[in-house]
Amino acid sequence: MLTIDTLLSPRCHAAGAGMPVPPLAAALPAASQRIGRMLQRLSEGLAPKRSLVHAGDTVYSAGTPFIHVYVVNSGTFKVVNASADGRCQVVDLQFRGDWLGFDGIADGRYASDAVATDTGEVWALRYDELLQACMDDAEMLLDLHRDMSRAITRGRGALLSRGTLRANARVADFLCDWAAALAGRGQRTDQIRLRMTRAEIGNYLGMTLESVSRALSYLVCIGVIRFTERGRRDIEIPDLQALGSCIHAAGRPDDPLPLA
Amino acid sequence: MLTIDTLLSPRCHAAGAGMPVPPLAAALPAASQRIGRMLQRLSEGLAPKRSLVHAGDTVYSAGTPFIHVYVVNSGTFKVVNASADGRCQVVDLQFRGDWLGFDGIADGRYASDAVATDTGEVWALRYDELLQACMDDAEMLLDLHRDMSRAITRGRGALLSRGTLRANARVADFLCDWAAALAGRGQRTDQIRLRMTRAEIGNYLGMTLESVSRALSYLVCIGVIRFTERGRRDIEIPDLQALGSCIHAAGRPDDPLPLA
DNA sequence: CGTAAATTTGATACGTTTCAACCCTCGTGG
DNA sequence: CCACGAGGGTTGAAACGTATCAAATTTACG
Repeated sequence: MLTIDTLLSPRCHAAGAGMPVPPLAAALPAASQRIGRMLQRLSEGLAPKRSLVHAGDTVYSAGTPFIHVYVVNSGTFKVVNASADGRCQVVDLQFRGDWLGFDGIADGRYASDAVATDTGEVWALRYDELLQACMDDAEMLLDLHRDMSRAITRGRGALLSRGTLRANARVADFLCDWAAALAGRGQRTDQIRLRMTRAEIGNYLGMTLESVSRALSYLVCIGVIRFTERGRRDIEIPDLQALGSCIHAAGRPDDPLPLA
Repeated sequence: MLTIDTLLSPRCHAAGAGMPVPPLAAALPAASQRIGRMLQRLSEGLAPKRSLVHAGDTVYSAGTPFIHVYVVNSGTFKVVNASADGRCQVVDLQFRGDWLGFDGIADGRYASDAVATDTGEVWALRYDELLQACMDDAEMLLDLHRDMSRAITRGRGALLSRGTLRANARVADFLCDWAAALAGRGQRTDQIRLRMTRAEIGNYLGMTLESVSRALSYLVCIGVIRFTERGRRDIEIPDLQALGSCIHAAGRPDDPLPLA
């Protein structure tokens, strides 16, 4: 029988260290395979209720009793937090394989709204059933915890960005994050379609929609991104590394490429 | 035997709804009791390794292999994230009953540094042993998940603050959060001692130390906080609600008490 | 095709950072 | 005992970055 120990120790934690990856698997990154396996296992073991959603549809609302957690099968979703005095803020973006609703575990009610920004599909799982499955299957519990851990870490990454980067660099960082999310799901990263308005992006990044627009124009100007001919919602990233390094550049005012 | 279902449904999720609380219990808030019980259960069931730490001591460092999670028994700790290009940012503050190290679960290495800002005590628990205990004790698993959920929610609360509040209001919000943390641990909230420098606070709040200083001076000026005669690190909050409502005030420029 | 929404761009106002000076406290060593 | 220096804190003035306000333009959609 599988034990916690055997599951914890010999897993692929040192990504890229040992054994060479066969060429076909290299095309689909490890993260993408992990997501696929997880979705398959959930689908088989727990019979999630699948829901199709369209842009603007709400998956759950703050204050609603917490029963389900959700897994994104396709589409993109925004998580919105609101304060008592009416301020509201996009605090996370979720893609295929990400979970929605963890914030409800703490006190039995969701603490945020989850809204589709696109057509997609979410799978609803009863949290009690998920827990029961985890009690029977240690590997599922480990995976769940890894995903909760990732949720924590991602939030902190966002805080790092908001706290240390200027507007232009935040937008560049946002695009890099988005591209990394796509890369982790086996999709091309040289061309991304933003399905959010400038206002939504700005809210997520803690700045105004005008500043987002100006930052994008600036990034086009210095050549690290391009708009496609299909409109200003489609962005080409000819060199992801160049885009990434211009985030860095903003940190130090005396750098060759002033980003602000 | 206890099942997931019986544990999930009848718990005190609707805080303050039903049954009146006996006067003695009211002195120690529910959250404080929860923390005490949790620490006791961990102490009895898992024999954590206890460590005394002093201000500046590191609990774990980013990149170190993930073996332990830690629970704060006393003191306060800061969690620091650093980016590849050298930016670094305090992304969380932890008090008694909070966990440290969840960020290591995802890929087997810690993603942040945890540093004591004060003398205190942390308990180290092997994550594999904790998991094993959770497999045997569903209630422990539920508690663990609730705390991970809280970690996610708290990070998002911080994002909301950083994204929607001006400097003065962020500092006010920070003080309210700190007071709330104390309240949840049964301590008085009308007098709090900041054990962090202005620079640390500023880093945590995404602003400069001078702005923190100015904001505190402003809050003193409008009367919602006072400095004690023992120094500028001790802050009195005569009316926590007044402090809280001046956060709100900053959101709308046309409000009676302009906070910026 | 027409209207509403979204986006871009400019000019100005505002808030925060930056740079600088000064103060205070505390621990050390002459 | 006091001089001294280091670290932390406060405050001011100027520079900087972003928000705000206001067009003009483009896009989306019934």
